[in-house]
Amino acid sequence: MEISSKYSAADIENFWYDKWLKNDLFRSVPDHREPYTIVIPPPNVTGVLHMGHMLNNTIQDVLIRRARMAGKNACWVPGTDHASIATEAKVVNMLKEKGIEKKSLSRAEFLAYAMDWKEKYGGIILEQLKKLGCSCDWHRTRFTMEPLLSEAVINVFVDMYNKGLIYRGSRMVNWDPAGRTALSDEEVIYKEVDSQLYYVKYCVPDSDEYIAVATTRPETILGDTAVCVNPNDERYKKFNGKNVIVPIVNRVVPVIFDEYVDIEFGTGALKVTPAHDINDYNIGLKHNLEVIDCFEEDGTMSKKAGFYIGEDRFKVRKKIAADIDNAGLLIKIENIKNKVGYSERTDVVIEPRISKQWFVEMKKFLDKNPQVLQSVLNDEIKFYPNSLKNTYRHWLENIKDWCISRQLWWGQQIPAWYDEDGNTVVAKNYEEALEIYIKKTGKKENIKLLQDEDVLDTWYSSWLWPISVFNGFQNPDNPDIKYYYPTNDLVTAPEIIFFWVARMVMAGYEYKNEKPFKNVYFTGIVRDKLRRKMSKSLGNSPDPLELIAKYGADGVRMGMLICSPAGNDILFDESQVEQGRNFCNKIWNAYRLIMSWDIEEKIDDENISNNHLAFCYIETKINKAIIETDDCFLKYKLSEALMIIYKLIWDDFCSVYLEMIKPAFGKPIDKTTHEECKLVFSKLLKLLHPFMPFISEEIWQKINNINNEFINNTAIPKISETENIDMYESMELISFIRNKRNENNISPKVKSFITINTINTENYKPFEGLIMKLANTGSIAFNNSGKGITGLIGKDEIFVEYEGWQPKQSNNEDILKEINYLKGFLQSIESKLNNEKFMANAKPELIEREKQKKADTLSKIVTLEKQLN
RNA sequence: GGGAGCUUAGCUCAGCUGGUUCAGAGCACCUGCCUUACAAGCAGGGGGUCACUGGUUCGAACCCAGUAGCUCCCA
Repeated sequence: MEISSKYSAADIENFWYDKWLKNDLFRSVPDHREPYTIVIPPPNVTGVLHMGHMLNNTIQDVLIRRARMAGKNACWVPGTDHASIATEAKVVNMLKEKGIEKKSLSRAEFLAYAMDWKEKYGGIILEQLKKLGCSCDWHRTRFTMEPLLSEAVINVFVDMYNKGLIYRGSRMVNWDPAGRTALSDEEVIYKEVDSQLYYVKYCVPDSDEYIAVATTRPETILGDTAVCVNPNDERYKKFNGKNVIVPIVNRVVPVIFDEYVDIEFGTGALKVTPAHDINDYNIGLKHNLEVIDCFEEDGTMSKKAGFYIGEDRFKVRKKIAADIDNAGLLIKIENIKNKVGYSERTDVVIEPRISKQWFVEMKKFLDKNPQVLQSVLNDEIKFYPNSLKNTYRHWLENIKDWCISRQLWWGQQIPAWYDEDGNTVVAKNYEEALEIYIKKTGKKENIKLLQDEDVLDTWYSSWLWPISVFNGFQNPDNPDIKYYYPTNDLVTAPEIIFFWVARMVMAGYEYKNEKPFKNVYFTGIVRDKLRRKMSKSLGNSPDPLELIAKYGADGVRMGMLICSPAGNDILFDESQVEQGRNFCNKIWNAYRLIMSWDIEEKIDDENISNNHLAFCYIETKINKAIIETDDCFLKYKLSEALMIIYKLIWDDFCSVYLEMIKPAFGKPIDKTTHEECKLVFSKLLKLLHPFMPFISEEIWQKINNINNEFINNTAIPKISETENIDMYESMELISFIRNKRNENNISPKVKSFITINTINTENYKPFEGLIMKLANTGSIAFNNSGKGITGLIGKDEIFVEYEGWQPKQSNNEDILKEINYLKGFLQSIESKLNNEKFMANAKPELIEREKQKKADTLSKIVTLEKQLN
């Protein structure tokens, strides 16, 4: 049967993934073996695969497959998180298209729609991971809002409340007017933008005096309840005890004095809006100022604002500026750059807002769990790259309380109940809440308890993930949690270090008294060639599934990994994926070659012994690669390991070994050699398998006629005891002969004739047959007067002649150049040896080495000078 | 404003405790080849003042200080 010269990935990849699933290859249940566990950082249930996922999950799959082949019981737990803000936004939009307003629905009705939506469209990403080849245990797929996991979240909340680690308080929060919810500090992205600084007059009543105040947010003027200046500021001393009039609203407010105000900044006078700025809020508390909240939840002006009611804050910004100008109170407008907070989810400008929210008291939590920091600092939890330890420590040492309530419906509803007087009960459910309430208050009748409307932050679910996916909360002694926890590796992006990594460590110590994972591998961020982060909004990201269709999952995996050391951003370019595809093709053609040979039991002895030598040669190379890749995996240098395997296959196996054993056209190959060759190829495929699972499976199966076995269940190759072969000089000789051919335009078909003058004939003699084959050489003579092109390999003198070819001129010029270089080199050695301090300080071995170098160099120069004619 | 880190070939990056495995890899590039496994290929080749300046040292890509540029994180 004719095999195509082009590898086509799609059919093969689909075929094998199906087969793997049918054979339940990725299933893991506890047994006697050492466990190796990864929990997936759950992607957003509404999400679709993007380049970052591809990188991240490829790495996880490499680690898992490799662990499986190392004989461990490898378990990769997949799943998704419920992404409250993102999902709720999608569902609200979907409803809008149907003409349904969220407000018109009850909570239960809305959740029914949302759950329905999730069933239909959610979790697409998990199917996409299959296309990538991910070997997750799909039986274990979890979802952060499924009943068991939700129960865990609620229990943890109640527990933390009872331990005094959670409180409810009025605080300035980051308000997302599009999502209509509070966000945690981590969900706010600060961007530098062009803004205007408005200089506005605040006049003293019945006087010509005024204070100039600069603001970037003039719409908040409506909520001003004071103007504040520094008591040491001479310019404003005269305003002591006076009032000023807030423009537009004409509210009379006091001038207050506080050292907080920076004399140098702006006009040195600050308008104070306690409802809409955290610093102003604090000043307000101190000076007992009124708080006027002039915005609605959606960022429009509220009734309390008194003006522009119902209009959007940014429209009002322009309007109010104009109105102030008309009133003669606008001094000037200045263009400035400042940093403005945006919602990570909805990308609208965050509005600081006072509201009642639930918080985790982080300092207290960390005092209780000092291991959260210690375990990372002392490498009990290892970070790759190590440098992120600093970031981690810095964040923990400056930690702020974690706002965990969200004004949404999609998520776990906060298990807190309030009576009409605002008394709070926290319990797992209404019945328990009622019981506690009765006990606490002694009330028996007319009890009205209403549950908190809000839900918990999604991260408040995911921080429990490494425990909750194994049902470690409901049943702390179940076999799964005991076996799989703590997990081995967490693979995630550096931007998730606080959301995930730190908080998972916290949950681990609080609830298991044990770290959640041993190693954290931080991937880089996938960027385009211009170093811009790949994103939907920029439209600079290729569609991952199209890439897979075009280049194969193996090609894509290889392309992503080949240039992504831990923590380094990867600058993605399609040419890398092309390299991956080309590599597949190379392997495919090696397979074609091997399968095209006719096999004969017995062939002449000379070939057999040369072929066996070639076998030892490639085995030596493989042994070396095994040692190196083992080391790479220990250090999580995955791209380096892949590069070693890439070169091993392409250069050592294809370019050298296969050329060594390749029979002449139309001639058969002997059976032993063919068997050795398949053995070698199988080893290479096993080494490659974690990186490129599909093609390695396909070819391994084909060349070995496998039935119902899978390469991922075989053992990763170990060092073999084959005789070590060092062909360094011989390979150099082959290069030399080929090189001179190229320089002189001599066809590879022209035979070469070699003379070697050396005291180490054993560097060449055993390999004569191989040299003759690879360099098309007719004969090799030793220690004789030679002719032709001359050169050196180490200290050995080489002469090459080509059949029927006369050198046009001697290569004196090259030789002189070489002599010159060696003389310079000699000088540098001698200057060391003549240096008293060097001789006194350098290690003896080093001095010995230098002396040897000197002797070698001298001998090379002598040889070369003899060659001159 | 506070903190962390980076700067080595055209690009992406390796380079351990300072000393021939010390200037390296892959890609890109150049030259010659459609040599019956592979042009998604073969055989060769040329590219770097290791950001800059100074210091320590017998010796610096590596250690120290300063300068410049870049990136990230936090406020």
